Amino acid sequence: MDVSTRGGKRLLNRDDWMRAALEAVAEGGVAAVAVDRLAKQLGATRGSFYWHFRDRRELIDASLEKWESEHTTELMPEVDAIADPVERLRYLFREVYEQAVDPIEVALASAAGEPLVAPVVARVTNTRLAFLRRIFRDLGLARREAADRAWLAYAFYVGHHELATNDELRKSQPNRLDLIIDLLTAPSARKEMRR
Amino acid sequence: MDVSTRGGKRLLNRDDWMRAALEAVAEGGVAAVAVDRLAKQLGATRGSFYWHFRDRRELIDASLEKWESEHTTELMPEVDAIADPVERLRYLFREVYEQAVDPIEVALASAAGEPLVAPVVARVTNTRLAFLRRIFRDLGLARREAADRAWLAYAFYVGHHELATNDELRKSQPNRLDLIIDLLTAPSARKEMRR
DNA sequence: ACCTGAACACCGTTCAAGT
DNA sequence: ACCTGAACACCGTTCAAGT
Repeated sequence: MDVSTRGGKRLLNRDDWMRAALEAVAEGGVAAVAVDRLAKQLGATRGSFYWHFRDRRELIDASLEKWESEHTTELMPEVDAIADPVERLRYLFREVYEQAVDPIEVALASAAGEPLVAPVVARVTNTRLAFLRRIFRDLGLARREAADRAWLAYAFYVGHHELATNDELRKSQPNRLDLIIDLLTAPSARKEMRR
Repeated sequence: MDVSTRGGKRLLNRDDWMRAALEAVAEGGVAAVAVDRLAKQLGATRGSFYWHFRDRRELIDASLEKWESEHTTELMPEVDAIADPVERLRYLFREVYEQAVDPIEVALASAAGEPLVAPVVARVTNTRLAFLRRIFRDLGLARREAADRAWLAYAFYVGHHELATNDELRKSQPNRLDLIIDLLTAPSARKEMRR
């Protein structure tokens, strides 16, 4: 944390650039991370940027990793304390369904295919899938069925937010979570229908 | 279809530019539509482009509308012929689940929030939601429940493809559709569980 | 050790001038 | 009617030179 100065101005460090980059991601997605704009914003030249980072790619890489470590394992312990698996799922979904979602998260999800973003998304997703599998295992489902439902649940979560970024479509969005929780946690449905 | 020439070279029209633009979208998303690159590709100058289109925005707009009218109502009549609503849903999901998806579709879905893309996505999605609602209505569900399940089904579809663009994650993807169809078409689950 | 300033390539947009 | 070529602003990247 060396906060040196020169000629009155505070010298910049990697963290300053990364914070500015994450702000840009939140506002306009990864594409909005422009070295030139950040430099102007921070009162420096582009040349200065290249002292701290090899290139734009490294800035984005480092920024997303920073975000990941700060945001991915955040509410996990809290949720883990809920014993009933259905309630645990309900809590999790209410959390992400009703509240405003982290704009960085949305930006990353909708750029999951880009080579810069893919590894971050993969790591975060795997953590969450493991968490969901635990829930369905605790519900008494077989390993494979639990894995499949976890995928279904997470795919729904991702798609839901993808669709919700579109103002027009948000109107069609159901406002009760119960149905979703019910369906996801239903006993093996096909068998149910046969009785 | 005026195919004029001058000095040996065929003159370009709007359609030539739009085709090139859609190719670019398929390969690298909307961001890859660069007037400069397209011009080089087509053997023309950037200046020429601005004879046919007001700006880059209009090119993308027109291209996506062209794609929409060609791809959105394509297999609807064919699917509509299937009488059993569960089978209709199964057919629809198998179609999009197993086969390689149109890369333009994927590119658009993952840019659903961008102002240029949003209206197209909204129109296509609304058409498909209506179609899904029909299926659940035919299954005997009430209007509201049918609407909610349609949203669930479509959100899953979008999220599934979002996740599948990530090579790492595709491994966790379940390879049987049955579970998903079963859950989506299950009779009201909460009640089932209570008996 | 950290930054500036100039340079170059790429891209969006405009416009006078050419055919 | 359709296109070229030059111009300008924006952005990524490099590098010699400054403090």
